[in-house]
Order: sequence, then C-alpha cells, then structure tokens
Amino acid sequence: MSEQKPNTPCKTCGSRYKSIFCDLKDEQLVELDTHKRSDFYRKGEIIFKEGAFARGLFCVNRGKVKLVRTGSSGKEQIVRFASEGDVMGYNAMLSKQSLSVSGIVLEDASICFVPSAQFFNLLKSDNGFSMKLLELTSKNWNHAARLITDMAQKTSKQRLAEMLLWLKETFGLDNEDCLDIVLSREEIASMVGTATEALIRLLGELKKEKLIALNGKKIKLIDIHGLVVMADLID
Amino acid sequence: MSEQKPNTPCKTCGSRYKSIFCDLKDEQLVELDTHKRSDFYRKGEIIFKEGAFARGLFCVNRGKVKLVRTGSSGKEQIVRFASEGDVMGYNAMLSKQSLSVSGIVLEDASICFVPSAQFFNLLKSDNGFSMKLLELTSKNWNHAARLITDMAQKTSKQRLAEMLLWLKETFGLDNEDCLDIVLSREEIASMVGTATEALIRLLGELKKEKLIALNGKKIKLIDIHGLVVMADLID
DNA sequence: CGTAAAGTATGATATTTGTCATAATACTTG
DNA sequence: CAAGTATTATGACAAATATCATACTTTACG
Repeated sequence: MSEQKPNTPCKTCGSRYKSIFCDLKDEQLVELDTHKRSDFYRKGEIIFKEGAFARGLFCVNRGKVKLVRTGSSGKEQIVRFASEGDVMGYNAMLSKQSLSVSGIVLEDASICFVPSAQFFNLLKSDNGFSMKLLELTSKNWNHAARLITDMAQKTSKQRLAEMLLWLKETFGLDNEDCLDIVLSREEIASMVGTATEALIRLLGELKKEKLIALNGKKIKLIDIHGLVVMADLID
Repeated sequence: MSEQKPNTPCKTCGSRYKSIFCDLKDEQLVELDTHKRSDFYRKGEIIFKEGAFARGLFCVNRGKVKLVRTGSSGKEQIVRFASEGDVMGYNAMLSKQSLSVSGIVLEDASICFVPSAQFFNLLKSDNGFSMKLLELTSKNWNHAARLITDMAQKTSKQRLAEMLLWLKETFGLDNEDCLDIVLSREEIASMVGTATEALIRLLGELKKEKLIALNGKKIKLIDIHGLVVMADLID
C-alpha cells in the first residue's frame, strides 16, 4: 500500500451509511476508530492477495476495487466489485480459510482496515451486526448462484449484456449515460469469461445493434431494455 | 411432500453432529423439537421451490438432495447438494429474498423443517450459532467464487473431472470405488454446464483414458490423481 | 410379458468461441 | 516530440461445443 492517511473518524465517514456499519452506536464507532488504519492506494495496487491469511476487514471509504480470483491457467476472473461503503476480506475470516480473492484497485482509493480482533469483538457483542453480515453473505450466495448458472448456460454475448447491466447497477451511469467505471477490454473479458479478442468483437456487435455506443473506454448504454432482453433477464 | 413421520428428537438424531446444530444445548434441542416437523420425501419430489417465500429451515436427516436453479432458457443448473446434516433454505431467510434455488430429492429422504421464527430465535439468542452460520455462508461463497471461475475458464472436460471429484467429496465412494450417488447423464450435464450429448461423449473419453469406469449409472473412479490433473486442480 | 416411455449412445453438421498473426491506435516516458 | 510499449481492433483458422437425427438400451407399468 502507499501512504497512510490521518484517520477520518467513522462517525463522519460519508460511506458509512451505505455500509454494514450503518447501525453502530457512537461508542462502537470510537472503538473502531482507535484500532483501524486508513490507507491510500493508487490504481493497479493490490490491497490483499488471494491465498493470504486475512488479518482484518477492509472497508472502501473512497474509490473502486475489483475482487479477482486467479484461475488454474493463470487467467484472472473478476467475481465482484467493491466501492464506497463495501467491505472486503470478511469471507476469509468468517470461514477461517485463506483469502479466496485478491483486491485490486480500479480507481484511486482510500481504504480502512479493521483488525480481525475488533471485527470479531463486534460480531460477539452486537447481534444486529451479525445479522447484517449474515444478510450480506447470503445475498452474496444468491448472486453467486445466479452467476454460476449464467456462466454455465448463457452465450458470451448474453453474458456481456448481463455484465454491462451489472456494472450499471454497481457503479451507475454518468450524465452521458456512460458506465461510471473505467475498465480495459481485458478486464471486461475477465468478467464475462471470454477471450479478449472475442469480447472486442461482441462489443462491436452490441454497438452495431445500437444497444451501446463506444468512445475509447467509455461505454454508453443506449438501449437498457434491449440489453435486458439480450441478457435474457426477462423477455 | 409425502407422509409426515413421527418426530425423531434432535438430541438422538445421528446427523446432528455433522450439522450446524452440533453445539446446541439440550434445552435448545427440545425447543427445536417442539416446533419442527419431519417429512418423508421420495426421489424426484420437490421440497421447496425457487422463487417461493422461505417459511423456515430444512435439515436433511436422511437422503440426498440437489439444489438447482432454473436458467432463463429453462435449463436446470445444479449449484449444490445436501445430504445428512446439511441445512437448506437459510440463504433466502437471511437475505430476506425469495428462495434462489429449488430443492429436489435425489434419494428418498427424511427432512426436518424448522419454522422461521425458531430459526431467528436461535440466531438472536445464541452467538455461537450465528458464528456457525456465518462460517457456513462464507464457505459457500468461497466455493461459489471457485465455481464461477471454473465455469468461465475451464473446458467442459476439465469441469467434468472437477465435478466428479466434487461428487466424491460430497457423497464419497462405495466399497467398489464407485461414486455413492445415482445421477442421470442429464443431471451430471446440468452440473458441468454442458449439453447431455456432449457430457456422454466426455464420460466416454475419461473412460477411454482409464480415469473412470462406467457400469450403467455407476461411475467408478479409477485414477483419482489423474482426475485431479485433468481438472487442473494441481499439476 | 410386451409395449411405451425414458434414458443413453453415436454420427453428422452447424455454431460458437479460442488462438495466432498482424495492424492500427492510444498512452507513456525519456 | 519521438520511440517504445500497451491496448484495441480485425482477419484467418482451429478447436470446442451445441444441435439435430437416429438408434440402441433400460426401465416402468398396464
């Protein structure tokens, strides 16, 4: 990681209301503050590495992160994203297994780190916090079950349409209807699960079909409903 | 479901030690007993349906169950199995979403049902139980992340080898080294994520390569290490 | 016991997707 | 600014996989 920043108190953190910490009481926040650290990471930096031991919880204060798994052939697979208010690394601690994904910065980020002990203290002392985490982990599973099904059954073009819609849900659109996230073609391919060349062609097809427009790395979603139909999410 | 059976007390249930209920105290078990029901299901019966509201927790006392998701094209995808001691339906309750999978009986089963209220009572009153569930849901995620990666990156043959090894972990081998589970070719295909015809050919290839032997629906694992290499789990 | 139905198997073919080669464009950095 | 590198793009081809047709085998059941 790069430079450590002076800690912003959790209480005044703008991302807190979107996070699993939203319901914590003042004294719990102070307890977090005294043990956490805040770090600044630049694009491309690795926050934590697949296979490593999880020493604590990461929480995104600002910035965007991709969570990737390295396939046996060495190819990376993006399995999730994290942005403001999202936490990372909890699965490893809760399952008592090593980290199953790496966290890599997509947009310069400020990330807080809460040591394992404080995390487990919270879990032990605050039932509401446990329930929030259970809600999070089970939602993760529901989403994963869908992803597994789609990876197994859909064509790469359908998956691309679905991933574009997923990116829209996760990062939203800017004032020009472009996805508010910068990804390389290779990164999009590693979400869709296809070769980069194939992905480029698929983007070209969606463009020809007037579902999207391309301008460098900016992807404009022109016909959302068309994408939904293409992704076979409804018909 | 078919016939309701007289309840077996949780305390004397042989599957309990493998389950998330393993650490419960006697009075907690009695509380479960007074509210649960036990039902007998035959092969092919649907225990609960994807999309439905989850009224409680299912726990496998005896038998084998597949958890399937229906893809948008109507094709079923097996995302998990459940056998003695495994619980089902908790993700829907915890995430407050509808059931994301259906539970369908593979081998005649005796299934206990714990109403939602008692489940949440346990969660609220017993921190150890919450932690056990958190461990379970986060392990589920770790497994799912791997499955997503493999579905996206591996060839169907590699996935088949991997699924055979997964079946071995889940259901074990009988005294002839055959997988102790009966699945149709179509069901195996819906795990691997491939067409049934393709799957049959792949099984033939593995047989020709002396990694497995086939005798009707019985699948004998001859060369486990060969399968591991084939699945690219190690090399 | 025989017939229908379901499941398994195999061949032929079409489609999808990956791989390799190469070009065009964009983005560093001395 | 220019050379070098990374990224994006496109073509040609190979490989993987799906689809369709059909036959064979097992199972269910009247």
